[in-house]
Amino acid sequence: MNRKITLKQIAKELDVSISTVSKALKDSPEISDDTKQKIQAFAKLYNYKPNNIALSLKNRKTNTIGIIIPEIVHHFFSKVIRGVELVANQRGYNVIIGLSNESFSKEVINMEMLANGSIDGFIISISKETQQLQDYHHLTATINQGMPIVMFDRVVSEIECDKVIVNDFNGAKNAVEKLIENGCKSIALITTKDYVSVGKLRTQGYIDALSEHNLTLESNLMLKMDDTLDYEEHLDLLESEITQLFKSNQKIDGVFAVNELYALSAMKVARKLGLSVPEDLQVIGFTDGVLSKHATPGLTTVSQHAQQMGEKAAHLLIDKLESENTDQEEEYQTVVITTDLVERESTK
Amino acid sequence: MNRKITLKQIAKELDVSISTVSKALKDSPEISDDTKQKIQAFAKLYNYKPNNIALSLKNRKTNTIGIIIPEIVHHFFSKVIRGVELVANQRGYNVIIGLSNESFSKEVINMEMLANGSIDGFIISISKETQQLQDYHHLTATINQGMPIVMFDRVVSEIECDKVIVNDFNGAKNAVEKLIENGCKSIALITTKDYVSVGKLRTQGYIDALSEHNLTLESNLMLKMDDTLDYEEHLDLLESEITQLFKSNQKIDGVFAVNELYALSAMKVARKLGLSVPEDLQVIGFTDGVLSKHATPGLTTVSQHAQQMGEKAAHLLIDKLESENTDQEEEYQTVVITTDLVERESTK
DNA sequence: TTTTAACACGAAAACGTTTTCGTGACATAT
DNA sequence: ATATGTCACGAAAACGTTTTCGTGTTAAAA
Repeated sequence: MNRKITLKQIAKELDVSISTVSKALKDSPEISDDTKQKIQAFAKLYNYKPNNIALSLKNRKTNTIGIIIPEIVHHFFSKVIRGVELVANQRGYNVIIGLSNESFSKEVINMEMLANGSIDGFIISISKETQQLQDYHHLTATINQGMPIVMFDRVVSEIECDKVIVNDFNGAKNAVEKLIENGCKSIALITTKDYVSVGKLRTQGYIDALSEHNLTLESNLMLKMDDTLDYEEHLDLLESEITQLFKSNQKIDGVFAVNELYALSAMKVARKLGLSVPEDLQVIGFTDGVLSKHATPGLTTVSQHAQQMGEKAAHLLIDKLESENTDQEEEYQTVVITTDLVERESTK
Repeated sequence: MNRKITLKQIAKELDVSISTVSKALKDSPEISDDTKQKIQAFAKLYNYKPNNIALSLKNRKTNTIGIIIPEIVHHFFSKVIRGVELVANQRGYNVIIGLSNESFSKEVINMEMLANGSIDGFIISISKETQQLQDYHHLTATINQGMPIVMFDRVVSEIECDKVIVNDFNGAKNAVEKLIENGCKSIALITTKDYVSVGKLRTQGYIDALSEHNLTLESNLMLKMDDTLDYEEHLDLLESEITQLFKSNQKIDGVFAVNELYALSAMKVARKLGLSVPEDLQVIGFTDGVLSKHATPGLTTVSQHAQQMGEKAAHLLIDKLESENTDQEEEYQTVVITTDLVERESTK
């Protein structure tokens, strides 16, 4: 077992000082060519690599960014991570993940665990519970310590930091308008309770689209699900509620759902009730998921470009980290990623 | 901006030595109660938390584990990560991720980047390219440095380390036997080329099941896809090959696919060809994914218990890390996670 | 021959901890 | 009055780097 070699060991072995070794390995002009050659050869032979931890301590910079997300088994979030990791790697950073599991306390603990020197900055999408409690002290505390944060997707306007969001409002509005163009007269909405920021915005997009096209807004066409539970867990409840919705509003000919699973459930229920998609009922979802692509019929969705969000968030964070020396007036930007409507078979 | 406070600053502020502060915060009996109270109060006020990097350097232990996977936008791998993160957090560890993106060189670079002190040990599932090249020097080098590795899913027998695998052979065999029990007489296999270890094992399970039940093995019923490309990318090719398979073997009444997408494609093609599932054709896939659950009809699959694999891998690694002091003879174990057949609507 | 400058290297501090060991002050025992 | 012991704390080393500054040696310039 050849444990990693250190400068000190090389120095001892070659009978020079640690400083000399360090300089030689950096090709410093201070060191004679002879000595450099000798040291570099030795270092190569023993596969010397500087210890990251020591470097981090010395430089007060870990070159690691932390990403805190509510859930990883989720197409959207894993795509964001992929984007973050991609950019981080390109720019010489590592990525450390923390899962809040939609819990406020786990989010706080995770952040505190990482904020003590392990990372240089955060990329975070806050948990539903945090959104509900509206307690953001962990975020402000972190920012106050001089550690930059980039929020994405689920952001909160009170917090001053860089943000990457999707144009939820417009994406939803466009989707609903598409349904209207396609001839839908009675469009249902399946959404979450209002405390989920993105759900709220998408709902607003639905409302605006209807009103702009002079369609009356009927509250019994709007199904607001309690999103505290995990999707999968309340699938049965979801389906029965949708069944109820369809049965009591037979004229429904279009559905806009704020996420993939809601849309899929709508299609499933429709099939059960003998409605064919898209002939009798057109459905549009909101997501970046695989389910939409492989569903039958393929689900038309508003694509969020999750990976792009991750990439952008990583760039913003690293830019901030690397400009930090220049103590200019802090300026935060909010980048809006535009959505696309991916048309598949669930719309005409 | 209140930058994090250090022991040194507290010491200076309270006019005591650094050692005294450190001891006081650890409630050492060496320090008088008066002094302790004073220091602890001050530390609490300024929210002192020890710097992780400094601790890591001092203890030569980072309490961080690295996980290297080929891809994160993948239900199986993200579930594994969830399992790893869960256990790691419980046991006081952080998780840092590296994506190889199925590339050998990215896998090597990622590992080298982390092996220089950033982490205490690895959990890894190697890339397809690594499997093809059969070049494992980065793994052996890491192990030689005294850094423990736990391999999961895609393991290689030549490397001596702890492993967590799924019983691919048995899982596949059981699946095929299920098809046989259900009356299938002509069962097709959709698999990958043999260098993918798990694909090979699952193929073997298929072969064994057939032979044990006296069904003749027909090579033209076995479709071996080139798995170098990303699934999504060669979807068209996949579908045309499957179409070919079905057209030239009209007697096929069962399909066993070694992953989710292959199985779904089989169902899709079947539908196009006017075959109804499960009446004319029964299909079983292999995976832990969401697609199977939400497909129509629901896909019967061999479940891999990905999260459990992640949990087990994390436990194995941390156990090894925390017993490392006792320099007993190295003993490695291979944990086999048993698969379950999840029956849905694609089988009778 | 003396001064100056270039050269090649080493000592030491610093990053933030923990921990071992040493020591001065005081109280108790002889 | 001296020896012994306890108490409460500080100095310093160590983890592995980088970097500034100092210094001894040699060669060139005066």
